[in-house]
Amino acid sequence: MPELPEVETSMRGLASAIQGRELKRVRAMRADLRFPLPAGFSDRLQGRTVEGLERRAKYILVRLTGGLTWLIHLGMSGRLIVGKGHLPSLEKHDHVTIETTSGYVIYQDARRFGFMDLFEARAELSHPRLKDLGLEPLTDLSISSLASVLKGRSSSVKAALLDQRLIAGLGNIYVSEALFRAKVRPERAAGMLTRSEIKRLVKAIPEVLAEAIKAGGSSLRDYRQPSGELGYFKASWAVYGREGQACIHCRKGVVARVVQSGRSSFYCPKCQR
DNA sequence: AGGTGCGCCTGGAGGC
DNA sequence: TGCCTCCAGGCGCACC
Repeated sequence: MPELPEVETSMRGLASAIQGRELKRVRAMRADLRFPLPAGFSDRLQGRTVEGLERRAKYILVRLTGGLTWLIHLGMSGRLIVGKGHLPSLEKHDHVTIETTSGYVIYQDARRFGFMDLFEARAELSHPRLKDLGLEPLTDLSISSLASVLKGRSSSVKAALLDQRLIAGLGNIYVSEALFRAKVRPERAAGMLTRSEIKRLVKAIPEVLAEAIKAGGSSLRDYRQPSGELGYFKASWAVYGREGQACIHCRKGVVARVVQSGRSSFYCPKCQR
């Protein structure tokens, strides 16, 4: 599911439920998600207080007392659900539950591509999931930083923007949307973009992400904000999922779909060159 | 260094 | 109603 805007929205919702609170009771309904949960998962979380929450790329980092960090990745269908009062009866794909003195959090994940880990502060820089992450799109993007990661790449700009080692947080939807705004075709070679195209991407990427965050993300199938509310940015998609429809910008082009490494890219052949 | 395809899972949509 | 195939927001890996 979730790309940067959905992860950011999920992180904020999670923060509203657990920031500054003690994790009174933690339960895992199964021993694994995509990967096994770390040894002693529930016991290590239980009794700790949440000092802060951060998002890095598509990861949520929950900072806990005692120097422990709880890392959450939502995979394709992972959802955080928060509520006040007592934990409700669980549904089929509810895998992890957290209770505080005032409410609860449920981690639900039908496809179970999500995963969680726990690590101590000294292990953060070498954490296998974090150490190779690239530019943070909302804070690290500049013409020079983007130009530098794209430089010399013969792969498509679509593949490059999806490559979390170069720029971390974009997924299939927002890459298509950002390329549309920047008027760049997804098949273009990443290293051959002009300076003005890079400049347009540097503007388009944070812009589309910020708008999506403001709308609470994009609900396609599984995604909801932790409050249960949908994410409304889907209504603002210009090209994603609109194959065959007239381009909303030029009104003449017909949105095309190409498959790159098995994944769909959508673009307007008239607007994007 | 690039690409492609597959597997990990489940469920929804659409065809018959 | 059911069965079948295809597709899906991610990501790691084997292989060319």
